[in-house]
Amino acid sequence: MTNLLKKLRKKLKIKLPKILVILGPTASGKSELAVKIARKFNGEIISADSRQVYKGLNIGSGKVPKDKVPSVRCKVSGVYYYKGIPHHLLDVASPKRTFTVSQYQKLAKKALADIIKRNKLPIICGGTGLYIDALIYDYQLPAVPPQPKLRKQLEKKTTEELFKQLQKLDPRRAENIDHHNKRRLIRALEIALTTKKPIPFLNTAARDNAIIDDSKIFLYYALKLGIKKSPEELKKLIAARLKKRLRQGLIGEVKNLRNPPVGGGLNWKRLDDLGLEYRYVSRYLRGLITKQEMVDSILKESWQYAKRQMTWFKKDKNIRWIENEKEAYEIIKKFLLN
RNA sequence: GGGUCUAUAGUUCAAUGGCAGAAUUUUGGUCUCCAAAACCAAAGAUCGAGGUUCGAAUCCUCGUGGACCCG
Repeated sequence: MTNLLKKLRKKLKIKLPKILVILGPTASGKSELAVKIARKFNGEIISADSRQVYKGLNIGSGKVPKDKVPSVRCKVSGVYYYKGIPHHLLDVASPKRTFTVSQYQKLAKKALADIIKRNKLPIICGGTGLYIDALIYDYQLPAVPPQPKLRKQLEKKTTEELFKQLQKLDPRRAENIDHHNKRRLIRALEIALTTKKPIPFLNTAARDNAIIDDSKIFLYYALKLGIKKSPEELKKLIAARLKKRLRQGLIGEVKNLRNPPVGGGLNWKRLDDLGLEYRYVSRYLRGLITKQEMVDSILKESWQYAKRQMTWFKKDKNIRWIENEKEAYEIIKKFLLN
């Protein structure tokens, strides 16, 4: 959004839609806080979680449970309800296939526009920083589905070869990419080979709170709230949560993903790729590690994951870090009044 | 009690008597689509005391800890 647009907006006194973002490291209590806020401020939730998009990944991904009786209050068809609050972007993909940010963005944009149209408060809630940013900063992502055959071919080449090929096809992408990172090089080439043109420029308008959907531009105000936890607290929360998940039947869930009552299940490699709980429970089920090793690995890797999340969030200076619910409510009230 | 083997980074393992190195952990970081993934960087060690040697993680002696065998 340019200065001109900003001035125009002030002159016309247009009321812009407001968007709330709840983020934080894993196990910090995002989902429960988001639901409380949604009930208090008439909101709907858009999940921003790269694992909760998959059907069947419930206990291990920390998905909120689905209401048994659908809410009468709100009626949005085909949407997941928890405590009467619509949750968008849960259970939107099969775990058999890789889901990408591009797909996430497309679906989430639609949900966001819908919620605004219904005059409700959109609450984006999740720990996948890339998904949040792709949505609210309107990353320009051409829709290129994963192509396993192409990937297998590219896998045989060295990172150096891949990098040189990318330099030829899309010099601009090659400039920024980490040329040791094979996985990213392969994905970049997959996109370049499919679209046959360089990646689009960043939509600079998006940095100023504008999203272009169906060639229509809409402006918004966003408030980002981060849940602050000390390392000690977070470690305790992660451990308590794993205990709870095991009690809830985490191991059974993974068994079921591998061997569902009907149809084919996921292969071991796919379960490994899903990470954390899914990776180590499946390794335990294969007899590669003991139960104790499984628990230790999940705790260790969850902590490492939480730190990676914080590394991402630290860059964003617009996040307001909160220590409790009350603080959150007060900030939100002010934000909604202005 | 006698004998054999063994001791290197938090952990698992390398290093002809000649610059102690890797994996992992830990800490920090990267990021426009596999992101719970992938990648980068930094920090971190020769069990102790003597001896042989120009030079010892490496050879010798003693001590200490551990593993195993015999009684």
